[in-house]
Amino acid sequence: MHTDAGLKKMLPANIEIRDYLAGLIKQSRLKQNERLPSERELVEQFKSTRITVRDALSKLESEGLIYRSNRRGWFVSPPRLEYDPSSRVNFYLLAEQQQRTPATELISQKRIKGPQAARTALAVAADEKLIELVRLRSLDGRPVLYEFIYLPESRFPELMKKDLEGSLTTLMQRDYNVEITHEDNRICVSAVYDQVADALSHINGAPCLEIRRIRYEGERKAVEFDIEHWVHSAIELRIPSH
Amino acid sequence: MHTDAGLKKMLPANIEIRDYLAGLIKQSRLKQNERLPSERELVEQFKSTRITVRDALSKLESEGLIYRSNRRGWFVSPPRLEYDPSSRVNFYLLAEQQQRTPATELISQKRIKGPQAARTALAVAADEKLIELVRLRSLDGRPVLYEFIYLPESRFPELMKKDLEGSLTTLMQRDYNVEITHEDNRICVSAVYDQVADALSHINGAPCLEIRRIRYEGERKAVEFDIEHWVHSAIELRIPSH
DNA sequence: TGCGCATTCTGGTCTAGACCAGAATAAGTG
DNA sequence: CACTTATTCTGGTCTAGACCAGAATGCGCA
Repeated sequence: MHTDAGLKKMLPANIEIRDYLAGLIKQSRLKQNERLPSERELVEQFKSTRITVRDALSKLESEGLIYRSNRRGWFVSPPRLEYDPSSRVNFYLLAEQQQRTPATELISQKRIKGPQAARTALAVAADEKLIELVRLRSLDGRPVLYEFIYLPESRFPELMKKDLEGSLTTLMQRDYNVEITHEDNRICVSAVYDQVADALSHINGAPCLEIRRIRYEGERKAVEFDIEHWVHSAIELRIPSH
Repeated sequence: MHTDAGLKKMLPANIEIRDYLAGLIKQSRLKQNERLPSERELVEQFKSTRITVRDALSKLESEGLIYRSNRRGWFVSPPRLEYDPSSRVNFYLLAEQQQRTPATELISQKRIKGPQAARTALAVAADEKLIELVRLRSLDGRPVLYEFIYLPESRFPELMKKDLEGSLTTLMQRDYNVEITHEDNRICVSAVYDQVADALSHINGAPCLEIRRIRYEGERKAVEFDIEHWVHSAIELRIPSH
């Protein structure tokens, strides 16, 4: 970067690049889901280096203004999906209420022992197996959520034969007569790795919003344990309280 | 990094370094709030470069396993504070319930017009001023929360003469007879800049957990608007629902 | 002993390249 | 035209340094 001879407070180059791109986005000179100039073009434009350019981009990513698609480029984030985890509105309805096109892909379904966290949450017997569902959910073609769902097999016989790409809540209610009475959500910022990162088109170690949830029918009977990994720029949680 | 001659799947160097440090932390070979080896020591140890080492460190930071203290080093994160924004438990009590030592510093207090978001949320008249409080809150000496609080001046006369480092909820209740009936929380992952980043000992653009909150007395009367910037590794939200 | 100053150490920022793997596209082929 | 293949373009990872500013520390002096 050129020196400013002290006219203005000298900003680090990565901040100047960030501010420039943030400006383009705020003025809608770059529209939602539009690709940003490539890193090498930005290097050229700012007479800088890829390290510095990528620094700026990763700041914008942290803010949620842009997102990456692995080896394809950087894109302007559309508005966040507003999501109230305590409401019983399912993903499809939620997306459509906000004029978005939802999609779900069932990645895998297994009968397994499952992770200790799930077994503890569901308070299953030592020999009981869990059903694990892994699903990838998208908005307007962009993957935004990778989720692991654990269910006690005993409560949901024949589950694996059913359609598992739609609303689980509906299915549980209709076919198993489950009425969720309350749930416990834990929310934190975490990071994605390996198959989760790949599926979300992120790099290993990219930050995400993680939601762990236990759903109960009746006072103490846990029937579902979820771990959700959200592309953080895709979501804003809304928690009303009374 | 040495090559593995295909014996195991070859991991990128930054992931190997991450895994090594994550291992030390999980085995408690590095204890909470302990400083990690300096970046240059890690470069030495892994025969790598600072770029790669910092890549690994920033992944660990995203996960919340470590946090940084500006130009002092990287430290192992203590357990996250469990925080239920809908409960009326104040920061002091919350911290002490979890065996942590809380502290609050009042950064500034002003009568100002305030940002548009605050004015809209509080639905104040065009000529009315807001009181802005800026506070930094710490746990065990580590800054974890930088918050902006906006209050309509008309509802809280003489507020600026009071002690503003303690629980605002208590003060509002005691001195102004405010009874909060409900609130609206919005939670997203964002980034910190400038004075917020400085105060939290972070770099510009580091990710944070952002909570925006409107508090109401009575059905529609908003009396408080907050923006909280949490060091993300310091907090886990807990949202029970009924 | 206590204070101020110089030194050392830390992360923060940056340069100027390199090679790789996967995605997208253009070109060639049947 | 449809399909395959080669090329180009993208970000992902990495090397080997550099200089800077702020934090911590050690030392000398009062």
